[in-house]
Amino acid sequence: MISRIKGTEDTIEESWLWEWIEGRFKEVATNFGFTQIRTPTFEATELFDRGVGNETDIVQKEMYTFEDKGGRSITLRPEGTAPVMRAFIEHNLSSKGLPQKLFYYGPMFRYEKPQSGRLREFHQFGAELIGSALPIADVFVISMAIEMLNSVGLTNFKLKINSTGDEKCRPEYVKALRNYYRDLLPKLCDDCKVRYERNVLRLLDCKKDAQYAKDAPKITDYLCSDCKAHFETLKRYLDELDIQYEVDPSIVRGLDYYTRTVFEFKYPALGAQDAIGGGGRYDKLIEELGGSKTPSVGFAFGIERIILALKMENKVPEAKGIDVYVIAVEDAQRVESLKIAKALSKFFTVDVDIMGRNLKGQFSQASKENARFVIVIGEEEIKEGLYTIKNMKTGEQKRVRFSDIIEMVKI
RNA sequence: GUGGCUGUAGCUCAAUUGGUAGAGUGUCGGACUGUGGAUCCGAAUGUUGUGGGUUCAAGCCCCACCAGCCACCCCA
Repeated sequence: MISRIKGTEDTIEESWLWEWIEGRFKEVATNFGFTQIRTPTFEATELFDRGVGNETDIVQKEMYTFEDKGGRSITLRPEGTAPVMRAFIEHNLSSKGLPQKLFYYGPMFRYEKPQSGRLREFHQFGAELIGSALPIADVFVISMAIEMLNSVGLTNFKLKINSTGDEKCRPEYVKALRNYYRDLLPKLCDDCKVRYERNVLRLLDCKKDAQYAKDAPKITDYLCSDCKAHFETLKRYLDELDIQYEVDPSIVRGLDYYTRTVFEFKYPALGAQDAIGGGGRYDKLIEELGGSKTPSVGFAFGIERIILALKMENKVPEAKGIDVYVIAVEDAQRVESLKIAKALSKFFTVDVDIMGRNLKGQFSQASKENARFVIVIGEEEIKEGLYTIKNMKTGEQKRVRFSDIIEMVKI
């Protein structure tokens, strides 16, 4: 037997749930004026090297990279923002006016050790608001994200925010952090010794050395006046919109392109993989990829984790059954039942037996498919030109004309 | 990538100190030749994750691999 690749999933009985979530998210995004962008699932490796950042874990150890037959280095996209910005630049979308509001949906790939809520192929729904440097843009995007979560019934999530500064103040902060950790270096875990060299910010969210992070210098004390003003305004707007949040200095996010605002939606009940979504501002990404300076902000949700959270909250809606099941009493009425089913399929979801089951078997099947109504077609029905319709919930049943069937099922 | 736990029917799980697999549920059929979800009866289904090894004998012990889960790492 050939089985699926480690860290991937087949979605069979739950396809409807996926479609439902995608539908709700698309609806909210569309109502907020976003339109969909579809980019390839693979890109030139260089895009992520430069976009996501060479020193990040994603680029260092998680990318699905291979050489194609033309000798090009290809990478299965590990995230959605860099590809969207590539497309934004490539199609000169800024010429169409700013802001550009784009959402995307699709599979992402990261070579990691799988766990529940962490797959090698997973799905993200993301949105990018391109062109505004104002804190109001951050709040716009955050409130849309919250609307999305609410639209599928999720409420027990926490919004955590932080500011990572910009190219002016972050180096100052990094310097201060280095100073602080220099003397502690021998006491730190091996990973942190590497982080000290590569990316000091990451020291802050190490779980083993959390004791030292407590007294470490805080980024918020080192923000330059512009970044500080941005952060303060953001918080004030959130307050005014009654959006609950928590400032969490340990949120630095694993992608290099973030500047100023970063945020995460946490769902603590999920355990170690508790981020159901995250995002932030990336004011320098577009110019780093060769475009002109265009400040932007965006976020992405992980669909698998949203589904886990929904299940945990018991918020998964009931799967809908079919509207009508058409039953033939005897073989002689099978063609007629198919004709009726075909006619009804123009209006409703409908099924008919093709397994040669007897009457009872067909009724069982109708129950199993959660049919709201059953149409019974036997010798008598054909003789009278009236069809028996049974409401499967109430058990009520009567003989009606075809046009009445449509009226009854419609309700 | 590191460490720990696990792997038996479609699903959830049994199987004394090693003695070549069983229940519930689901599926199918019948009780019930024009009526489902209830009840009763019956039937089918496994190379015990894969491959080696130890043993007279392995679901059980040992090794390797594969997969899942948990933690780390990191994130969605």
